Amino acid sequence: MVTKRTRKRKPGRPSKPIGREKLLTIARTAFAEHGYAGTSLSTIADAAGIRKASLYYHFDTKEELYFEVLSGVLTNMSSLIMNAQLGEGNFVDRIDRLSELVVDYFGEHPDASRLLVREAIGDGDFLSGPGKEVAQRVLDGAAIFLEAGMKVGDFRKQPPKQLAISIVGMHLFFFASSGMNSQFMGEDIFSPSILSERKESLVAQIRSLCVG
Amino acid sequence: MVTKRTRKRKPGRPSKPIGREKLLTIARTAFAEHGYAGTSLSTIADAAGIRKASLYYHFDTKEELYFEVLSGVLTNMSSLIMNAQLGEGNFVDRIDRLSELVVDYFGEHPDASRLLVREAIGDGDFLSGPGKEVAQRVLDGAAIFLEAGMKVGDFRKQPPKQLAISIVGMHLFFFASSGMNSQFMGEDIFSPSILSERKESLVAQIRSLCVG
DNA sequence: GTCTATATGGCGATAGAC
DNA sequence: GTCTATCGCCATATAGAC
Repeated sequence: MVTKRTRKRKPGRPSKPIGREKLLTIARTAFAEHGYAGTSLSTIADAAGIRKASLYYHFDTKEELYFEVLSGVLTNMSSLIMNAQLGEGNFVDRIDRLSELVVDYFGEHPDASRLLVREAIGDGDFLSGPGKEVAQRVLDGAAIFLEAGMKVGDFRKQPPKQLAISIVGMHLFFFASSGMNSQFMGEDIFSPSILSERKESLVAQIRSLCVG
Repeated sequence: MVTKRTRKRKPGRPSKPIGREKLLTIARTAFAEHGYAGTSLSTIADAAGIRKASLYYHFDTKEELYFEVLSGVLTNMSSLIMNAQLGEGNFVDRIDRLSELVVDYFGEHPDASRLLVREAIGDGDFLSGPGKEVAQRVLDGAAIFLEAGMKVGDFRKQPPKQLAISIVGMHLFFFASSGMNSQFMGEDIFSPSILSERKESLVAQIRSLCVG
């Protein structure tokens, strides 16, 4: 290979290199919590235990770091949704399974829903830029899936895109507004009990939305 | 009165005073589009045709201006919802009417949903500060309304707060993500045709969510 | 890979003239 | 009520030592 990934460090100073992945994780949380404009590189550097300038060794600009964070999130979501849609069974079983998978995913990745909602409302420039086609593919795929379910009679006939947007909104809003909703529910929405209640409720809600 | 609201201007310079309401409208759009952190007072001042420093005659701080904008939006939403819930008719008719009212409102006020979603995900400090009680009252009121509908058998029995959050998410996400959704729908979602399609679809969706 | 030091610019906010 | 001028701070980003 051309670039030699030197395994052993030189005897010099760089004794505790911080992984690029760790930086992305820290940045993901920061961007999710305060948005792109509201997050400074100092915040991220502090959380990582390095100086702000050191970030520029790993990423050329703040926007590149942000885009890389969002690319990861969108890729995960995309493959999750695509896989679930391709399973066996009738459309009702498939939408149930998809609902459960998405709730599980957002429950285990508290930053994801917030980042996606921020992008959806136009806070960052990823979905309107590099992530545009992937986002379109996911949404179009959802609409096609729902329409197919209507064609075979498993789902009630209705505008598929309207249905798709509503379902996405139900999924995202619950987790993205975690602070407000935790206050409303009287308990942290990421607690196991609320999470399982949400899963059961949402599966039933989305099913009646599609079928009823 | 003590402060004399001099109707006739002195012959001096201030020939075109900009109304406080106009400033709030401009600020509302700016905050909705770029968020609190992403909006600079220069932007607002430019849009208003005055200098940045002149804003401080009307508002003490950037946060005060922002809070005033959000206070207006939340007050409107609150009274809209409270009034609709108190109407006559069974619960199905009432939830239908409420759905229509909300779609109409967001359709006529493109900034509102975005501002509310931004606050819900913790971008600004209004809902977690001055607007906390109002927000709680609205959400609690919604849950109580839905629970009452279940008690009399108009609505299917289910966790009322889970239902409330889902409905709010459906309403907000469609309008707040106007750019992405317009691209997805292939037409501006604020166009009359999409707006009426959304109203019809969402009314049916929310009804089957509550009843089905 | 991380550091210090620095360049450059925009931000919120204030003072005081008109 | 709006202006010009300015202050102090923090932002992104760069240069170069170690």
